[in-house]
Amino acid sequence: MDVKTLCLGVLSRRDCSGYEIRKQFEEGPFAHFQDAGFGSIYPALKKLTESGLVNCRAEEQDSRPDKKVYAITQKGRQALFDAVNQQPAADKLRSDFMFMLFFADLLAPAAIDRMIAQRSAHHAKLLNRLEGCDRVLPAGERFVLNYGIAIHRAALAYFEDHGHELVGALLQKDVAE
Amino acid sequence: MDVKTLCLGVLSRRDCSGYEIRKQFEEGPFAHFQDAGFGSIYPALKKLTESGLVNCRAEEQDSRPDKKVYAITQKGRQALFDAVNQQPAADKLRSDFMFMLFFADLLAPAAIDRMIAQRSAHHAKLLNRLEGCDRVLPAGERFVLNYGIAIHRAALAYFEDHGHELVGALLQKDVAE
DNA sequence: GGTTGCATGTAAATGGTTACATGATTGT
DNA sequence: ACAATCATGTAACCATTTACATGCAACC
Repeated sequence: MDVKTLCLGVLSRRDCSGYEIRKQFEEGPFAHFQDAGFGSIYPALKKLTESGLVNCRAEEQDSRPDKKVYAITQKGRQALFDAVNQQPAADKLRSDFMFMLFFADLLAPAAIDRMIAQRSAHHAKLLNRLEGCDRVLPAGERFVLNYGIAIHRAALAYFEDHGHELVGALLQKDVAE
Repeated sequence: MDVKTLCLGVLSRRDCSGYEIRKQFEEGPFAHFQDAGFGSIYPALKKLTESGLVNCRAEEQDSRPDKKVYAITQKGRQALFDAVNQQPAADKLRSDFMFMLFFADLLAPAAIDRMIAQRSAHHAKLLNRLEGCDRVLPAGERFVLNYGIAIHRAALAYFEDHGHELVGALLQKDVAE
């Protein structure tokens, strides 16, 4: 599933500019399971326009440069339909954070403490955002939203319940040496 | 954190061939938060050897081609130490599965049912693998292992508790039309 | 006879990130 | 003043994936 398809998904819900699409991956309804930056979104929109899956209109704005607003076409909807009816590829997760904690022996206990506190704060922030969403949503969107809430809650709970154990174990090890 | 660093991490625990490294990302202790395939591991090992971060020895085997076993050097350990003491980059997650469910309106209820059952089975399998691990591990490894267990348990519970709701909502919608 | 596991590697293609380039407005 | 937000885009670079190339052993 490439950025082109992701853009089609975003545009199937409402017309957007490239900038607005990116915001939806950064902090909007797609943020907790997908990601895309400007450098991939703008070229994707260009290609989608060329192949007729989206249309583009320029919207004037007061004291701002024009906005290019993209709208999905019927052909684009068909392409999205085809894409979501494929067999999904396996999830791809890369967590440097977990990799580092895996080698906690190489880290200072104070550094680990800080990392875990930051992580907890991060999960709390995302949770807050997700929990603040309007719950009157199409069934699929609601399901995915609540999944995000469940996962972030579990992660937060894990750090709160077990974070100190890790730091404690390493402090003990240091004393023993 | 690139594949070179990941390989250093794997080799810091024990000497391995490229093939064995890959297995550890596929189903070993790194599988639930990192990934790497042959196409990135072999070139990474080549570069690591060239820069003196790992050594390579050929091991003969009965009725099999030689194995190239890599061992981390002191310089390599230092490089790993430096890497894990950086500020971690944000997690990267791409879930086509969640993207598809987000657009559940475009899917047949039976297809969703199948997808969720497959997912649940997948989580159950990973959970089983994680729970079967030896718990007598260095503190960091144990922490990351138990985190994986907590997350997969939460995901599995979510699908078991709410999977039918999604399918139910879509069936109702179909009746209404 | 086909599939899976063991075992290594390269080359081409894909895809995405990062850095650059530009510039007005709003808030601190 | 400075940072952040809005707004678009390109080009160079980087990393990874996929396909290819090879081959034996074990199992069903």
